[in-house]
Amino acid sequence: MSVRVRFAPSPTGYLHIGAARSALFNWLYARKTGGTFLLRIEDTDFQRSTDESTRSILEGLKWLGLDYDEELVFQSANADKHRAAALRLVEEGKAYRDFTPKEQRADANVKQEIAERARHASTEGTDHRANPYRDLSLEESNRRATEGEPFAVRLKIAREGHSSFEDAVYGLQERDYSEIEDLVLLRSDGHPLYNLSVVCDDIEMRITDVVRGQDHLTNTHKQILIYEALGAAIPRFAHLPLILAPNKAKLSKRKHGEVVSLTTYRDRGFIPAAFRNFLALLGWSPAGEEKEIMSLAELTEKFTLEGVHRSPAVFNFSDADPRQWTDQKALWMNAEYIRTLPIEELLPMVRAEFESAGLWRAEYETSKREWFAKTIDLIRQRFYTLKDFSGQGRAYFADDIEFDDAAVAKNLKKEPRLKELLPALGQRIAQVKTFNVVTAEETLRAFADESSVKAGLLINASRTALTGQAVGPSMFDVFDAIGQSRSVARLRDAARLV
RNA sequence: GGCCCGUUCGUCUAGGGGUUAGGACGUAGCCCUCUCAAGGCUAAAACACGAGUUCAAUUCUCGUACGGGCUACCA
Repeated sequence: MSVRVRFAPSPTGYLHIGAARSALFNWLYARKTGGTFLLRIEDTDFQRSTDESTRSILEGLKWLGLDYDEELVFQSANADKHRAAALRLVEEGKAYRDFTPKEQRADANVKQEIAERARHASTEGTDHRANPYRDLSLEESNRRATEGEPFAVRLKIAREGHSSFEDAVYGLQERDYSEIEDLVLLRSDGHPLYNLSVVCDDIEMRITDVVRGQDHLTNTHKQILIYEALGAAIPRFAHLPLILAPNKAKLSKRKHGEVVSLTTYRDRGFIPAAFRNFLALLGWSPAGEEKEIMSLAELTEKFTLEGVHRSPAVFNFSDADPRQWTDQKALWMNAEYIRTLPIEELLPMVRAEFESAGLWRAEYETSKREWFAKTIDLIRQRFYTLKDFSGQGRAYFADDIEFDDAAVAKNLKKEPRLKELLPALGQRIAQVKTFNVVTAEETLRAFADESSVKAGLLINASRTALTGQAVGPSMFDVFDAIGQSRSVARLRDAARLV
């Protein structure tokens, strides 16, 4: 039977990078095995689900290049089927109506409550099967339900035995039934609960392999019990190690902010292939492979569930240091992609960046196309994100240069003679007949000799005069890229900064 | 509290009964050089701890510690 996997996010916020990685691994596994990759939006929590989140998830997957097969499924559309399944289990005696009035529970301190309740239970000794309605006759149960008494539906867990499954990543997993309480399938308001919905939908979508975060590992036993009650085939499971924050806690929106959102990476100038590559290597590594830069095709070819790790991975970043706003390796990988991508693939991304920065000009695709490609190719060597093209790279495409104070101090203000030398150099350059990398160098060096100054002085001063910065490509390439007339104008203008 | 999972340089990781414990990011230094990168070379940097098995344990087993997850009429 061919592999069918799914990515099933809940649309309660942006796409979390951990979720994005789950999607990626599912996708890779599907493509690797020639299987099918499905997408299901788990929007059953109508309080928190938003259309905007759904849109953001779809955009995120598209950005990462993860296309899904078949129709998108919205879990909320199947609520009736989930309800019917639960009621069917009641009829079959595999589940029962619990008429205990619903407890009020404040979401904020659930974890604490659970711990307290558990502590209590362990001192008194609990019986998960002690529910008084567990053995109510079906007739009585039906009668009370017909009379309109509210009830939740609970799955009847056997008193003896244990469940087990072989996780493709974590190995054999066993859990005694005594540790599992009769879990609620349907709320008293008729709303189907997560574990039921997931199982029903996975059955209906004919999912063969459930690949998801490790946070679901222990709940899997409950889901298996639901599969069994429903008489459905149990899929294979593979749980993925969690991605942790530097403080070793689960990465979360509330605590760690935008660094966990996939859209942040898009908005801050990441190349999809680079971020995808980075994500793939977080919690997975290809067998006997030292190369880390891998295309989607290579990742697909190398991907195996056996290569998935069991220990969690720390996503390393620092709130204190803006240069480390995200993992340094991700940043390095993005830079690597920026300088090695075929220029034709990079250009559209730069264009998008320029359009949003207001730097785009139509002639970059027509009369100045060649110049544009050459200039981008020149400056990309030392850039980390696409943002750098409109930031540090601005001087090549606009005339309102921003001068870096440190650069001005270092390259212009230190030598008073530059006040005369710069315009004079400009004058000299203006006279060059054929201005290019070679003649720019000849002119500058000759002028330096005549003026009895080191070429380096003029080179560095020119760099700041022309680009506003202290760092950049070889200066003669810069002259060539910026062109004769603009170079002359900027050299003259820079005298005021000396 | 109970159950489950994990632990190799700061981080991502390779490896696996005998290795100088390998690579990548980051850090430092050198080379190159008109600056900064890139590139090349080099350096510092790790098997959580304790027992057991064994001629030999970082690797296998068991404990301990630490970290994480789950435990809800949330998803």
